[in-house]
Amino acid sequence: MAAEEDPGREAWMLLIQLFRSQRREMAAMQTELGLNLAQAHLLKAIEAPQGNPMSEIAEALFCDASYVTGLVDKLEERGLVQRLPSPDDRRVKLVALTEAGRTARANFMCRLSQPPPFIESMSVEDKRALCDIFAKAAQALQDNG
Amino acid sequence: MAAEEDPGREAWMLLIQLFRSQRREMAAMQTELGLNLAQAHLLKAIEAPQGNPMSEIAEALFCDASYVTGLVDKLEERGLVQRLPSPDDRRVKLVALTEAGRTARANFMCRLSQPPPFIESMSVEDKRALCDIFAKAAQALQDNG
DNA sequence: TATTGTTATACTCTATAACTATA
DNA sequence: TATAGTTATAGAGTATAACAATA
Repeated sequence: MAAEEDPGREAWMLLIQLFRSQRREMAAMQTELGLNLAQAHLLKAIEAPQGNPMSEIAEALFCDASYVTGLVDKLEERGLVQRLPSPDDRRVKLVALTEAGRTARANFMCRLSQPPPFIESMSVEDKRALCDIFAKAAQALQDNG
Repeated sequence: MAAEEDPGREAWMLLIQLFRSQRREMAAMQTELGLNLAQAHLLKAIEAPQGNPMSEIAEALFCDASYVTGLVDKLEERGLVQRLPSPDDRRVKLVALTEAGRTARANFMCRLSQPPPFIESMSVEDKRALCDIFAKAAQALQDNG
């Protein structure tokens, strides 16, 4: 089936293209924040006040645990997170936000969520529709693992 | 303004997350095809039968011309494209599909456009809505440069 | 023996700067 | 002098494999 006949295929192809068109702006923003997307996502993924295990974070980030080590190293150097021992299992390390991290996170998220022109210029109805559809999809993703 | 109050911001954050969730599958697909996203996009960007200039392709791919050199090198080695001299300007090289390239492109596009589960599992109404909204956005992108 | 996190390492994607040929 | 494409190179993002500590 050709992409033009299947709305799922066509939507996916368009999405890839739209996303790709933002590569440079995304890179510039990451430089500006001194934070790459993975690190931003990591900050967002820390939900428990006492911190989350590295392995849990790797899963939330859809990446390998070995990569998380490096990400946490850099965030720890900047004083945004800290590694804490888990009371339950001495192998596990919990990654928790510091006070500075909590403050910084809000600012990062504000900058990061600034939508690119291809979204910004949509009608508010389209933005809402997009938002609803994506929210459902993200929920399904979380439910199905 | 927080992301939860602005559908544009929220849609963008969800989109980043959904896209990110497909990183591994996308990588696997690229390995399977022996083609990265940039190369696939390049193949798609060749529209004129006599080929398109490298600089034009770089623009279509949102990347630097120096990177296009390498992409074309690899595609040429595989016999999918060829560099042709431009009749107008001896500095310019036109990148054209070979016969094999034309055949291969259709197959690549078929595989590439296979939507990920987060799209596949949507209702057909949502897929159509997504498709319409993205098509408008892509059109605007093309119009505004 | 299995699992958590780390280290060492290597590979891919991509840009920047310097260069060649042509305009 | 300016432009199209190439080369050399460097940096970022990420995975794999081997390892140490703990379970």
